[in-house]
Amino acid sequence: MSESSSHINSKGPLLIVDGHSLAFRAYYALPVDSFTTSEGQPTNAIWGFAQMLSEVIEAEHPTHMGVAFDMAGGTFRSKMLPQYKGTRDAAPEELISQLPLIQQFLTTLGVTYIEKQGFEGDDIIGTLATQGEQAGYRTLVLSGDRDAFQLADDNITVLFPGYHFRQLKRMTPETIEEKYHVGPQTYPDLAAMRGEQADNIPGVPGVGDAFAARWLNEYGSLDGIIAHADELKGKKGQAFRDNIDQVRLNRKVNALVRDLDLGVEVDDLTFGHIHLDQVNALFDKLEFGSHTRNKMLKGFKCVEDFDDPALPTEPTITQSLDLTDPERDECHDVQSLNAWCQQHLPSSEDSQAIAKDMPDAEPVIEAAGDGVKAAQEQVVSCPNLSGKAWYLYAEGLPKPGDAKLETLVILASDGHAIELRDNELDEPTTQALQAIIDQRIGSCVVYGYKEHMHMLQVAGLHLPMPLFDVKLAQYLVEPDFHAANLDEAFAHAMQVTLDEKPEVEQGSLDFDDRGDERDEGPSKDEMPMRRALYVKILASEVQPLIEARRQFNLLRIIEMPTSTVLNDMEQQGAKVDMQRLKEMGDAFAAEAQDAQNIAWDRAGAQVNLQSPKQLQKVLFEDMGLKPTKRTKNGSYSTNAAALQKLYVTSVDNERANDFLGALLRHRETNKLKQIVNSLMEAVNLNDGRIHTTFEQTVAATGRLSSVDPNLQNIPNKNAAGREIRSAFIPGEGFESLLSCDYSQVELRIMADLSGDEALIDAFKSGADFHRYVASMVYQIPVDDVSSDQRSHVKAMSYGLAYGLSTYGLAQQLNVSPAEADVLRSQYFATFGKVHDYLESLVADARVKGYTETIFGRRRYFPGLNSKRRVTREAAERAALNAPIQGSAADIMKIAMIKAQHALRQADCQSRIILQIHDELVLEIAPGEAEQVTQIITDAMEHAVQLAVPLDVSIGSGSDWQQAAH
DNA sequence: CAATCCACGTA
DNA sequence: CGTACGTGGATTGC
Repeated sequence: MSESSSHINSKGPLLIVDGHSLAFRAYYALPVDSFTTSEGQPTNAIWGFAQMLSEVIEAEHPTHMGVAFDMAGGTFRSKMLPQYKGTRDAAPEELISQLPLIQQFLTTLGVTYIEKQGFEGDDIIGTLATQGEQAGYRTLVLSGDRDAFQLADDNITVLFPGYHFRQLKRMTPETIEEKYHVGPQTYPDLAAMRGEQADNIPGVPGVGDAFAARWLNEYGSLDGIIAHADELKGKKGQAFRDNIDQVRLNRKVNALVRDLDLGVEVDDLTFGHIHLDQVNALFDKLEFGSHTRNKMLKGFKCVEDFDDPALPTEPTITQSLDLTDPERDECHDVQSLNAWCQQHLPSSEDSQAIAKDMPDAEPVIEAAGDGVKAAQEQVVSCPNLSGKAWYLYAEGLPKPGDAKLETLVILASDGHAIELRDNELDEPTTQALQAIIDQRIGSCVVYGYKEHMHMLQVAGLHLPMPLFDVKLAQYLVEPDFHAANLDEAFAHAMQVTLDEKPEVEQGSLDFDDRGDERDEGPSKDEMPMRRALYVKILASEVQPLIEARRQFNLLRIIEMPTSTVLNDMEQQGAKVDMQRLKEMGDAFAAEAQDAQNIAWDRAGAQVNLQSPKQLQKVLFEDMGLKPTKRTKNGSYSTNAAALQKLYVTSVDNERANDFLGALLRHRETNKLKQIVNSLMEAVNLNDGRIHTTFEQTVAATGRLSSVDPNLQNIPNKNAAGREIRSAFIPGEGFESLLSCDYSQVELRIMADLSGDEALIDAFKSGADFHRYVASMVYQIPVDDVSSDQRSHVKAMSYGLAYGLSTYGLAQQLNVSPAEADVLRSQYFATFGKVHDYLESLVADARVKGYTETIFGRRRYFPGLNSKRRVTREAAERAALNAPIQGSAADIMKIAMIKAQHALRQADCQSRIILQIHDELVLEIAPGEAEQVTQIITDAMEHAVQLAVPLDVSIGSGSDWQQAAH
């Protein structure tokens, strides 16, 4: 936040584009020869303009936008300065011919462009920026004309293309001051003396930026200098006195008009209504390929609601890439391997020096226990990886309990690489490799630390925590994007399709630049080495983004250590009682069979009870029942809620009633049968344990997920399902399971973040939380709270973090919407700050484009600007939920790291085996129950220090069900 | 055979 | 008309 007393605006950003100067810059940046249609129409300016605009929109998420253009014919400036060429009239025909096409492009995308006879685009920009400021917008001015610098202030930033056209510089009052040694208001004075080559305006001969700035700082302003003109010394002083009239004129000409009547309100400059058919027609005419089209529309897709959730919401830094294949070296014996590493990899000393500067998880996590702020203050810069790092890339099967290592690539930053196949990893080689890894882990970069631990482990290699995990880093930068593999991640970040040859364009290189092999593509044998290169390039793209967001501490202190915990959990797995599962599976199967028989009998046909389509026919056509709910596709829903309603209303129709009852029973037991079967299939035959995989880069909020099998959705709600948990038991050498879960974490986070005293008191009281809250909401003594009141308030509390509507609340509580509305207003009357906080979450997200957890985990919400109400409101609910769910996930990850560390310190054999979002399940070694309970309680309760205590409830038992409390 | 819908389990 | 996930079966479409 600036120290300036001026008001900082919050709306926007409003993006104002200098159409002419941008087209002009693009025209000269791109070779016109390579961008001309078969009919001879040049397109280089359009191409550069559109791409630049798309990138800026993607990066800045403007809510409003206007593009200003010059008009042909003179302006008030050309009347004052005869030699002044209105920028438009000075342009070559090949550029002029592209301007109408750029305007057409803007129109098809629903963007407003503005031109005014007798004025330049600059004046329109000055006016819009001024109006935007008054209307409370943060404003971005995208212009290649330095005259725009005078507009910069706390609310207005100028985006100025530097020497490399696509590299935009953010010109703020600070950066202008830094570069020119004068502020934005004084900048035109400086420019008047220096002159403007591009506009054909002569300045004072011999006087450049530096001298002009010196005089300005001495005399305050151009007027001041003119008043003391005779004091100016030397040749330059004389030159100034000789050219005072020219300078005065220059100053008049470079002043931007800021109060034109444009006939447009800034508030009206929304955009994003895309006429896709017109866009395509225009692009056809310009002969733009599909790759180019996607690129140019990408930014707009973030704004408009295209049905493509995979679209990135974040800018990607595109550097010029060196995609030459690595130099493949051969190392068939230990000696040459060691020699190679000595020659190409960073030295052990350098690696240790890097590691020494890295944040260490333990002390920071200790600090987190003393408050989140303390942990956040320990933000450490992410080192630039180029030149310092080396890359370890393994291919194989990372499945826990059944992993394989096939190929190992070591890639040096000098472009040399070696590749080792699994059959080359004999004992001495493995030992040598281990030494190489251990000595240089501080400069090692991987893609997927956890997966690499699994694969290396089967080869007898241990992988300590490397410098950087590109996979985790990319996830932090863009949590809504999920790549199935490295190739996809790479293609996404590079904005290319690997299967197709990318179009030749400035600043990017051909991926298959290898002469006659061009059409073949890389062979299968080449892929591991190629992918190692992808890791290197990806790292160089992602690292600056991590640094820019200051998320390196999140990566190093939370995500990467979490990987080590998860690795252990996955390797260990969870022991199940196979016999027990088999019995349950048979019982569920029998009951499902029984229910199906009854249903078939009543239906009079062998309907497939798992086919919604067939059920619809039986229920709503044959039996003539009245459908209640529709699915989103328009058909009638046959889900449990709908069936339940039909069931109670069909009491007088015995046949239908029986059918529905049997169907419901079949649904339930069949589901349980499926779950049990999938668990049995997942048991590893070597150790009788289930090794799930915890996905660390899938859930956009920061939670983990569990796959293959999913052990985070084992039934718990009703008794029959919960029974399945009794099949999870301690393995050999362990005596019990311990289940530890956070009570109401998300609500506690809301209490902390909102600072609501009433809610904080409720948690501090230590009483039955929901009962206590109900007594406050209904303003009655705690003992008078009825069970209905308690459950209603409880539902309300939990609904808060999901953006639950009163309608939804009413439906869940089976009360009228009016009653739900009363509950809501009473609740917010009691907890006003919670209400304000939740509102501010969404409002802030709309301005910033993203939400943030207490540890700086971000999630972006392009949908907040959607014109479609349903998507916009869905985005609002998600934006409301993300920082709350995400902060809870951060806290649990810290608790896991802390717990594992403490268990090791205490030399305990007990271990964490499962995480179910707010619950940890541990396998307890004989005699350790009491000690471990202490350790875990401490780790979870003191993961972070909030305004309210964190409460953990713990239970133990001889199986998971019994451990629950 | 892959993609999509529907349904349903968890926090 | 409640967020975040994963899985399985049926169906559809290539």
